[in-house]
This record gives sequence, structure tokens and C-alpha cells, in this order.
Amino acid sequence: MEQRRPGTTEGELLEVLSGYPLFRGVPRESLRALIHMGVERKCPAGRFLFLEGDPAEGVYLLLEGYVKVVQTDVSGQEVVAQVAGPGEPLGLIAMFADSPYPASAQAVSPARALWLPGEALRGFLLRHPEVALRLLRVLAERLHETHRRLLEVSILRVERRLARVLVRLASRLGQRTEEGIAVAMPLSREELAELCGTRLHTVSRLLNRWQRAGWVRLGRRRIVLREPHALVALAEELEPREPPLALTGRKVGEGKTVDDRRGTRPGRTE
Amino acid sequence: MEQRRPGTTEGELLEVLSGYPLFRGVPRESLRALIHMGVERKCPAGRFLFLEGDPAEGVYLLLEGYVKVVQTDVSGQEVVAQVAGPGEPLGLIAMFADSPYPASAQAVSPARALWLPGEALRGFLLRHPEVALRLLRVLAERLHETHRRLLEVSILRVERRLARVLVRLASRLGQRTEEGIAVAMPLSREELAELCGTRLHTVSRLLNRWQRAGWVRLGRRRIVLREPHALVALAEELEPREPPLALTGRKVGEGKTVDDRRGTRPGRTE
DNA sequence: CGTACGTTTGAGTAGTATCAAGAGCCGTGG
DNA sequence: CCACGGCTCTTGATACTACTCAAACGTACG
Repeated sequence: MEQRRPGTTEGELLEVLSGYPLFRGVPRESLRALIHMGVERKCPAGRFLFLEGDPAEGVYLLLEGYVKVVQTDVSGQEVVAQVAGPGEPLGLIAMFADSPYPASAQAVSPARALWLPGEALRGFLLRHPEVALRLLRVLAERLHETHRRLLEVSILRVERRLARVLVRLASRLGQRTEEGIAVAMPLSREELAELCGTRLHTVSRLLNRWQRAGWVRLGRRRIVLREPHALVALAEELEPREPPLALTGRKVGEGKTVDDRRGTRPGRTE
Repeated sequence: MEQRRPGTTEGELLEVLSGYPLFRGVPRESLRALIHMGVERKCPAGRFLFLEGDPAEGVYLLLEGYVKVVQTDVSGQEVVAQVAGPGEPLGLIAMFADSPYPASAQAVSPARALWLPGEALRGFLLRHPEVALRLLRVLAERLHETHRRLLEVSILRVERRLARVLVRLASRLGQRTEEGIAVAMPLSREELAELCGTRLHTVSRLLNRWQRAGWVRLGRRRIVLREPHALVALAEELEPREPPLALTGRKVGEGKTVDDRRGTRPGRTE
């Protein structure tokens, strides 16, 4: 939305970009030329960098802040396709598939990005095929990641999916605090739900159960992992887990006192 | 598995490859050199071209037949990540992300593929960056497709997902017959289930209901769409549909007679 | 200080998975 | 050629996860 006039000098941009793995080994002159064709854009929290369906004329290189990329269903339901932090390129699909943006990018915290016009980037890649290969790597890794998520949503229970999402967020965007590992990106329960293909109610219930168990610390748009290993166990464990119980109703400790030990599937013995 | 000795001459291969969009405009000399570094491999139905976890030393270019790419969960559950036909490259993720194969590729019908060693392809791409750009397009499109599937599995009911899968298969691999549009690729109910993130039982029930409605014709590993538009309606329709009803028990026409008309969401008017 | 948003929690139930048989089709070997 | 064993598919009964609807609470913010 805000356009032009950096807030950063071209020289600084040059420093930042040349620090990214994507551009390693690229002559500064070429980089400078590329930057020169781009525009820096600021984007306050909550605002969209681009909208699903918009014609795409280039890509964004995220310089600062966090952005979530969401796909919206006709019914208004959303799914978070990707969460991006500094250094990550956005809008690649539209750029290379030569289509409108297939999803919207919304700043979750104040963000800054360098916009690069498609033609400029294309020319740059033709002159620097090694960068094209690195972009191929980026896309390959995202495809891999998306396949993994597809697998999870297809065959895992929500509980395990949520645990995995938290573990992943913590490892990608986590910061150590004295309480535990905090997720740096501010995400609402609803956004978390959109990350694991469920509803905010379900996320809320699960998180609170885990909080009661002392595994996490909850706040508004804030989650701290106090016992990451417990979540990892939940996320990966092959065998039926024990601590948390049913989703609705009874809290930990209550419930039909009979057959509280899982593990031997009830009603399977006879 | 079977190695070397084409079954096709190098000249024929050259013809085939230069017909693929991927290699359009590439000088025949370069192509010939590339082919020369590759190996043709045959793969009977049911056999794997490569296995998840195998170290990847190159990519496959599918020349003939159909291949399904499956990811397997620790518990043995499978999800079909992709179905590929002639002309499609396989193993791209492993190649560019520089990792072992993240999924297994199994021939669904007898297949033939050209194996290209990674280093050869990499060198080729550095010399022909325009081909790298086309590969970027391939990956971008697959990523787009996978995002769409993720959205669907996350928020759509099985019924609608299955309808979409069928419509998509019909449009990508369909062949007109006097009965309707037949899906060219032989897929079992279970494989269909793995394509839409459900179980074979659910697929079977839905398909049979649709067969009773006259929308499809079923066979062993075979499906013919007789009323594609009905399926498209089911797949896209925004409003609650009418024909098919609950999954278990009661057949079409039975059921609690009260409140059978859907459409006005109960309890939302006040 | 009120309003709005993010969140928690409850009750009820639809939609699917799961468990359990059984029926048809197919290639194989007697 | 026919019987057999193995797949693939169909169908029923039952369990249960996670969604939907509904309401209330707390906190941030104007």
C-alpha cells in the first residue's frame, strides 16, 4: 500500500539481500541493478500485501515482520497456506505459473518487503541461472512441506496435528524465554485452527487441556511451550497416548473412573 | 529395475523429448547430449520406480504409462501425493531440495521413464536457464495444486472432495466412451480414498450411491462418469445439495421425514 | 466505561472412521 | 475346465471425533 521511498537506503538493501542464501555469490553490480528495479513497501499489521485473485506483476521479498498466506473458500472459510518470516520470497506461484495470486498475503506484524517486477526477475534469472536453481530449491522445499501437511490433515487426528504445528512453529519461529519457548509470531486460536485444518473451538479446548497439564502457557495471541518434549511425544507417538482425554466435557481427572487407562482399547478385549 | 538398452532408439527419444513443452526451443544437440547421459527404464505395473527414503541421484521423465506418487505414514497409512502421466517429470523435490525421495513412485500401469542423473540435469539447466524457468513453472503449478488439495481436505466434506477428485481425474486423464467419460488410470477404491483423504469404505458407499442415481458406472478399478455435470454441481455447489443423503443406513428416500428440506439453516432465522 | 474482539466452555449431533462379514471377479494350478 | 485362494469391492452396525450452535467471560482499546 505505502509505496516508494525506502526508509532504507539502497545501500542497506544491498547489504541485506547479499546476506540471503538466495543471492549468495551474485556480483554486487547485478544485485544493485535488480534492487534498482524494485520498490520497497511497508505494510502495517493486518493489512494485505496482495489479495487472492489479484493479477500478479512480480514477487515480494520479505525483509521484516511476519506474513501469513491464506487461501479462502467460497464459503469464506480460510486455510493458512504458509507463514513467512524475513528473507522469504512471496508470490512465487503466481510469478512462475503465470497466474493471478492463488492466495492472499496478510501482515501479522508490521512488515516490510521489496517488490520485484516479474520481468526484471525473469531477466535476472536468465543471466544468473544459479539463482534460478536456488529458487527451484525453495519451491521444492515448499512443495515437500505442503505434501507433508496434506498427509497430516488426511490421516492424523486434530490433537496430533495441532501438536505438530506448535512444535514446528516453535522450531521455526521460536524464541527462548524463561518460561519456555515462545512462538514469536502472534497467532490467534482461529489462525492456529486454519493452520491445522480445524476450528478455533477445538484448538481452544486442546490448548487449555495442555495448559492444565502444564505443557503450555496461554495468552492472547500468544503461546509458550513449557514442555516441548511432551508435545513432541504427542506429535510423533505411534502408540495411543495417555494424558489428555476426551475433547468435550469432563476435565482432566474427572470422567468415568472406570477404564481410565487407555492403551487397551476399550471394548476390544471380549 | 530393468536397466539400459532402450527399447527405443536414441533418435526416437530425441523426437519425444523435443515434443515436450519443457524442452521447447532447446537445440537438438543439447538435447541429444542430455539424453546420452540418461538411461531408459521400464517398470511393470505395481512396481516402484523409487522408494520413499531412497537417496536420489536424479530425476525421471515419464515417457509412457501412469504412476502414482505416495507418501506413507509411520502407521502404514498412505496418501497419494500426485498422479502422473506421460511427459511429467518425477523426483523433482528430491533433486532440488537435495534430499532423499520424500515419497514413493509406483507404476499403476506398465511404465517407461528416462532417468537423468542430477548432475547432468543441473549442468544442462545452467546452460539453458529458460528450461530452468519452465521447471520453476512446473513446481509452481504443483505447489498451487497441492495448496488447493490442502484447502479441500481441511474444510470440505468427503462427498464434495470425492466429487472434485473424480471431475479432476476425468478432465486430466479422461477418455470419451459411449457410456460417458472414463477415467483412463486404473484406480482402486482404496487409491481413490488416498487421493481425497478418506477410507475406502466411505468412497465405496458414495460411489454406489451415485451409481444408483445413474451418475457413474462402476467396475473393478474403473469408473465412468455418465453425468459429469451432476458431479460438478456436487463439487462446486455453494448451497446444500439435495440428491444423496446420509452415508450409513437409510437409503435415498428414507430417513426422518421431519426437516428433510435443507437449505434454511435451522435456528439461524431468529 | 462501554464495546468489541479473542477466548473459554457446554450441550448436542452430524459425519466418518472402525469393526465385521460377505459377495463377486480373476488368475492359477490341479 | 473347474475349483480354489486372493483381491477388490459392498454393506451393515457401532463408536467417537470434531463440528455446530449457544452463551458468557475477560481484556484491550478507543
